[in-house]
Amino acid sequence: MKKTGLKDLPNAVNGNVVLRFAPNPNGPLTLGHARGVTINSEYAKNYDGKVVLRFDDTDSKVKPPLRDAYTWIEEDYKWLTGKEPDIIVRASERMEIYMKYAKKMLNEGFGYVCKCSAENFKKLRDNSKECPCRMKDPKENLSDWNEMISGLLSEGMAVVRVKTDMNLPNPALRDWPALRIQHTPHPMVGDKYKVWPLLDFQSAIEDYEQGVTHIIRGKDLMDSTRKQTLLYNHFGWEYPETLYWGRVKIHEFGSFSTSGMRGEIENKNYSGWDDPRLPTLRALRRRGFDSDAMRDFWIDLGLTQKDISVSLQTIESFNSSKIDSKCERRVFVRNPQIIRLDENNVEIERKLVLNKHPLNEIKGHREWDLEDLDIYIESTDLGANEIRLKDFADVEIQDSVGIIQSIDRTDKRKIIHWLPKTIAKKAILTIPKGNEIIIQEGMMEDIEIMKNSIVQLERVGYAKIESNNDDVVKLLWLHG
RNA sequence: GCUCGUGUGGUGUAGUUCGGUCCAUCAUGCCGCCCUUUCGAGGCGGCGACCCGGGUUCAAAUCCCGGCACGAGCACCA
Repeated sequence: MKKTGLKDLPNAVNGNVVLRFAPNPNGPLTLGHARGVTINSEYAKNYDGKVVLRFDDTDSKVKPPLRDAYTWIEEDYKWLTGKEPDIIVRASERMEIYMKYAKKMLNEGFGYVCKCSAENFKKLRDNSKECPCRMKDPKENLSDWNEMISGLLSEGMAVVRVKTDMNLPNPALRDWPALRIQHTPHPMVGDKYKVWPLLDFQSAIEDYEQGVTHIIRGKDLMDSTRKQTLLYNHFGWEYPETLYWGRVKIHEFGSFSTSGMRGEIENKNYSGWDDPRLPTLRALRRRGFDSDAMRDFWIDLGLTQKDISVSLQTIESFNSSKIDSKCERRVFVRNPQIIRLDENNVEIERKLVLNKHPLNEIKGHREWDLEDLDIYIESTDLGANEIRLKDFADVEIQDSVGIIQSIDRTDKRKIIHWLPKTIAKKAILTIPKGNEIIIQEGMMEDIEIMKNSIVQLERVGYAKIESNNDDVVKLLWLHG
């Protein structure tokens, strides 16, 4: 008995579930982010809950936020889920809250300002030794804190730590850092703050503030859960239910990082964030991927901790089943060769009426005029002598002449697509392949070519019509 | 090294909590067939897996022990 959709969320109360999706706004969303958006929004839908879109923009130095990315991410989120997030928060706008809790931590003695160097502290930590700063009383910590936030101390000179236990078996959890000094101006709030929280602190506080009930995150963040649980214990809060997913690799896309792409785009190696070779949602959307298909794909993968590697083909297959009934058929003949048809005393129709969709899922027809008997076929189809022109007739090819043998199909010969010269228009198909762009020129059926629509080029594959002017149709490859 | 996690066909996934209904689900892939309407749409059929070794049991993908493999964290990144 196969369950459809996602497994139940542990301890979830219908109508009382709060989830969150927390990207770093340093670029638009990628295919990988789509998993987080999909899983969280799907659970919210199933439990009549809410999703918080939270921008974790607390690092202006290593991963500087991009002003435009906030809007891009909201657009991408909306495209994929079909709705706005229930709540949107920006960490950089909520600094006062984090500062308040930091101060409280210092006041109540479960946090301290540590002035040890990073290397020094690591040495002590790895030997389960406490650092001298740990002994300070709240008063001294508060005065050090004031030095930090006033800008008196420069970067690297001090950090606020959460007191845990130096004998914890996992060294990563011992007195972990919560806030650090950062003087690089923030693109959204400038140089107003000299101290910024680290992910584990900011995220923990914000989850509490937003009443998050379920956190779904990568398993690389398992230690974050443990660290944050320790902090929650100090504050007397109850930590949310936490679920994890493993890493996903898509065969066809190498290892792209958002910051890597950003650099490549700035260096003009890609035309922009929607360059069809890129794994961004905007690129995929531009090519014609359907948002529901993408959601179906991620829901089908489900939520497991396994590190997986999947093929784009799987997503494409989901996409085909979603879009096929909406895609009209058209002919596109690559590397066209002219063939002159010879009626050979066979009585033929001078007007062919073809369905827009083979199963007639899209009503309507395309009418082909056959007054002129010059037609195009693909040069690679020239090899066989006897072929069948799809939806028309069996022909024998001899020296660029196609001798019509029969209107009815008489044998199992290859069926090829073709196009009367009179209704052919020049077209260029752009195919992103790995890091390459392949250009295929040919002739396309010049019937109702509508910009931005996706058509199935018979025997070729799906493509999006990107533009159509007087001389040429520009097509962008989707998939086979 | 320390800490944590994961191992079901080519790729994913269901089943593992409470052992039998599992000679293991579904999708994708591959192969083949059908369709005078696509080699690439659609329909139909086929191929193919429980990491290894012990143990418990009438019975193990499921429980126990021991290996092995892979991955992640150990940042004043997110």
